[in-house]
Amino acid sequence: MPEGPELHLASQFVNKVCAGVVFSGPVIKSEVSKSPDVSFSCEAYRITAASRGKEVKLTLTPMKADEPKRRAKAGQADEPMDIVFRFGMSGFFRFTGEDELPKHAHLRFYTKEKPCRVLSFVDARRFGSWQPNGTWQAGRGPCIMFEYKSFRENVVSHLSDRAFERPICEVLLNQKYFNGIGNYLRAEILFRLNIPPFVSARTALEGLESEDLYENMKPLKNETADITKGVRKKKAKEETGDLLRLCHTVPLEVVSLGGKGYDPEKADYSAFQAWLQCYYVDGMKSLRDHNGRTMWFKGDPGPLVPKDSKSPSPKKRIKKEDHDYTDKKKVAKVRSGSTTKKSTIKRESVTKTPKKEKKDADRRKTKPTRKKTPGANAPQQEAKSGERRRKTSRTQPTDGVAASGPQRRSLRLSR
DNA sequence: CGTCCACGTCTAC
DNA sequence: TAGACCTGGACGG
Repeated sequence: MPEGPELHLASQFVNKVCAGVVFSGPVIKSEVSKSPDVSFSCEAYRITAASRGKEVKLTLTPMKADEPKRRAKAGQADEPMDIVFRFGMSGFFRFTGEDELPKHAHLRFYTKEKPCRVLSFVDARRFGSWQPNGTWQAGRGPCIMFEYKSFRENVVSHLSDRAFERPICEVLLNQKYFNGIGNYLRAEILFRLNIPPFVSARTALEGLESEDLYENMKPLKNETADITKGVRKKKAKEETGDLLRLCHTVPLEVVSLGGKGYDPEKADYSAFQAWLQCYYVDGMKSLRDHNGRTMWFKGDPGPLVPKDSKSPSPKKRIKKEDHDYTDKKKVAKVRSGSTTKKSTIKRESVTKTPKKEKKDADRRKTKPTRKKTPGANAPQQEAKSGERRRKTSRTQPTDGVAASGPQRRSLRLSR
C-alpha cells in the first residue's frame, strides 16, 4: 500500500464505500495493536477521508440527533474526530461484512445496519499507526501530488540544508521534503530522467526554480530556450519536466491506474507491475543505500555509493487473491496462457564492491539475539555463507550494456 | 524447515 | 547510523 499514490487511493476508497453509509457505536481496536485507543462512540456518524503525502486522515462526523437531549448521553460524541494514519509497510483499508473481517484488522468502524459491515484498517506487520484527534504530522512536507506548488517551494528554498548533501536517492525518501515518495517511486522517477541515484541531491536539484517552468509547456519541438530562467538543460526535459515535476507527475500516474497501486496481493497487480519501468524490473541494477534500502536503477550508480553496498537478491514476485480499492470483484483473474516462467536474465554482481556483508534492509539490523527465546539461544550469527549470489539473480548487464531500453519484464497480462 | 526479502518510520546509543 | 518493530511469501535444502 504505502507510498503516496496508495495512500491517496485508500482515501478515495474510503470515501467511495462510506458514501451514504451510517456508522454506529464505538471504534474497536485489536488486542495486539500498540496504537492508541480511539475513544469515540456515537449512535450515528459518517466517515470521510483525505490524504496528504504518506498519511490518510479519517474524519468521523456525528449526525444530528433527532432529539437534542439524547446527545447528552454519556460518552456519545457530538463533535467530529480526525484520526491520522500512517500505513507502515503493509497498511490498507477494507470494507467487509462483519463475518469476514480480514486478518490483522487492527482498527474497526462498524456500520449501523442490521447485518453490519465494517471498515477496517488492516496492517499485517503493524508498522503502521494512527493518532486520534490527530493532525498531519509536523515535519512532513507538502504533498508531492496535491500540494505541488508548496512542495516545490519547500525544496527549492531549502537546498542549502545539509540534508541535500546526501545522495539524491536517499533524499527522495526524506518526508520533510518529499512527502509521498517511497522506494518504488524514487526508482521510477530517477530512471525517467536517467539521473544516477548516488549523486548528491544538491547537484541533482541545483538550478531548479520554485516555479514549474514546464507546467504550461506543451511538448514543443523547437529548442527555443527562450525564457531566461530555465535555459539550462531543457530540450531533453521539454516533454517530461524537471526532477521536482516528476516527483509530482509520476505518482499521479499511479493514482490514475486506479486501485492498482503497489500491492502484490491484488488481483490486478499486473497492471501496476506493467507500469513499473525500473523497480524490480529484470535487467535493472540494484544496490543498498546507506540505510539498507534497495535502490533500483539503470546505468551509472553515481559517486556517492556506499562503499560496501551490495546488490540484494530479489525473489520472484507474488500474485494472490484480491483486495482492491476498486472493489471490482475479482474479475477473471489475469489468467491467460502459460505462467510465463520468464527466463532468468543473465546477471552479475553490481560493479561495485562484490564483498559479502550481511546487510539487509529489515533484519540486517534485527540480528540481535532473541532475548525472549529460552533455552540455549541459537547463536544466529550470520553464517557469512561464502557467496550471497543467487542464481536467478537479475541485476544489470553491467553498465556499458545498460544503454538499451528498459527490459520489459516478461509479464503478459491478458488484455 | 530456515533464510531472505518487502511499498516505513522511530528512537536509542 | 545502527537497531527495533512485525508478518508472511518465495525459495532453497
